Amino acid sequence: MAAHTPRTTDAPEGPGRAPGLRERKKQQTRYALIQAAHLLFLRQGFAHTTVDEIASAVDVSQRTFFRYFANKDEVALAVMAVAEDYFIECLRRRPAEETPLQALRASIVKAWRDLGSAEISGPGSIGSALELLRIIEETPPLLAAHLRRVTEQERLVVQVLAEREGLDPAEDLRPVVLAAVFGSLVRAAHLSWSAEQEPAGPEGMVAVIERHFDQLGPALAGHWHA
Amino acid sequence: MAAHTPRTTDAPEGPGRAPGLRERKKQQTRYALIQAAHLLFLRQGFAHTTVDEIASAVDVSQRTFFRYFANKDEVALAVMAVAEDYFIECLRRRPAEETPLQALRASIVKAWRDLGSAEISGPGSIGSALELLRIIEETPPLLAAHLRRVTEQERLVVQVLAEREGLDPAEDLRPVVLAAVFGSLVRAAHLSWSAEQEPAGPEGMVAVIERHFDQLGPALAGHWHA
DNA sequence: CAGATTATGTCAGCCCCTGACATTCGGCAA
DNA sequence: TTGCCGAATGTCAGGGGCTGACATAATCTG
Repeated sequence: MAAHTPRTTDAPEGPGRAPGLRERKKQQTRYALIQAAHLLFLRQGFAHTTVDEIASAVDVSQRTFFRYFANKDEVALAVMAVAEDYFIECLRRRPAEETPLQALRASIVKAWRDLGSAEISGPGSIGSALELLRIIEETPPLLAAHLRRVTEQERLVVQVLAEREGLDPAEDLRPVVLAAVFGSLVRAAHLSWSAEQEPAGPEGMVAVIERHFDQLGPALAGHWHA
Repeated sequence: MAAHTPRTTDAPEGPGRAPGLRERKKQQTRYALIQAAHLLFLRQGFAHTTVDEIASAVDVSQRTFFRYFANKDEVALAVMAVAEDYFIECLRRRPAEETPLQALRASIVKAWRDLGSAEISGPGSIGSALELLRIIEETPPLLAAHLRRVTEQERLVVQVLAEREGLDPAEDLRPVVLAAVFGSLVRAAHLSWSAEQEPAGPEGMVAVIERHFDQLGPALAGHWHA
């Protein structure tokens, strides 16, 4: 029951069959909670929204809310989680000929683009994700929780990279270092993006990310000067 | 009154004179709170230590605790703050001939070394900082708060770098990107360090950091393979 | 030694979050 | 259909983080 992010694939998973009424209802209330929370956060801010408000907006008890989400942060970050999962998916599919760095860059760009065009998941529309990102950057405790999640995502990236290149991350630091660099680059891009007064859509985000990647070489190069 | 990290310099600052009794007492209780908290966190863990415990260990009311620290996290991160300030100090003093990346690397290494030999500040001994780092990495909410602080530190780094090289961070992304990369590198090192079963002292930390920096080039290079 | 400032204590209260227990509802087979 | 089992929900009580308001006690200033 516990808040597992739904896979994007619709294919029957393992021994599971068509989801029964119970399962459908659970997804439904989960989505409803996310949407209600999202709406309230947008209107009155994260801090000024109580869990009781969210719960009663969906007509469930506060206790039930906490059975779906471990804490108030989680419901806010749930939308982002979908995007993050999709990114990992993309990375896994990347051709082996690509450089690790190339693969990462291509994956993040593709992820944002795909999420931008097709509405991949239910309440996790691209607009939601972008709006959320703004709220997150502006809300210290949310930002903190988000950053923690990101670092966990990085562990996954390390694994995928190591697997891809066939080496042991305990021995070779390269996957760890690259994942760290990549993560920080993306975060810097998010920050730039959310600082823009007229926040462009997914394409704007892609542009910002590309700009940051392009500066990676120059930033590490010798002296800068004017 | 509000929890400003004491400068490492003892020289009279600005129009201020010798600190009166009030000021000294405040520093005293502040330090006492940090130490008591640190001890309790180490013994019983962060989550199982209540603010009331910390406060009554120093014989002040809970309310007073919250006048010194905005929240429970802050008292745990206070020790780290001293180290971080010192790092910025080091970076500022770096000779202009060094490459930005070199300056960053040299500063972080020097900061750990200096904190290791001299006991720079009161309760912020190097041992405390290292112990704290372990607790932080193991305690999700603390880690989250720490990461947020780190990103704010990065803003400072961006500023110093931009100033150093004489360019506007709003125009040129290089300071932003480099600061981000640097931050993530250091964090990856912290993670590696705290994952070691036999945590070495400051020198061990320096060694881990150097190892990670050395892998920056290789990680970004083309293909890896075995 | 007043009188102005400032730190501290006390109290009440909101909100986040959790364990325990009762109740209701969906799934399933006789 | 009926009846049972397990899962989801509701209700209640309570701990702990954190804040505003106000009173008290300490320091500082002239």
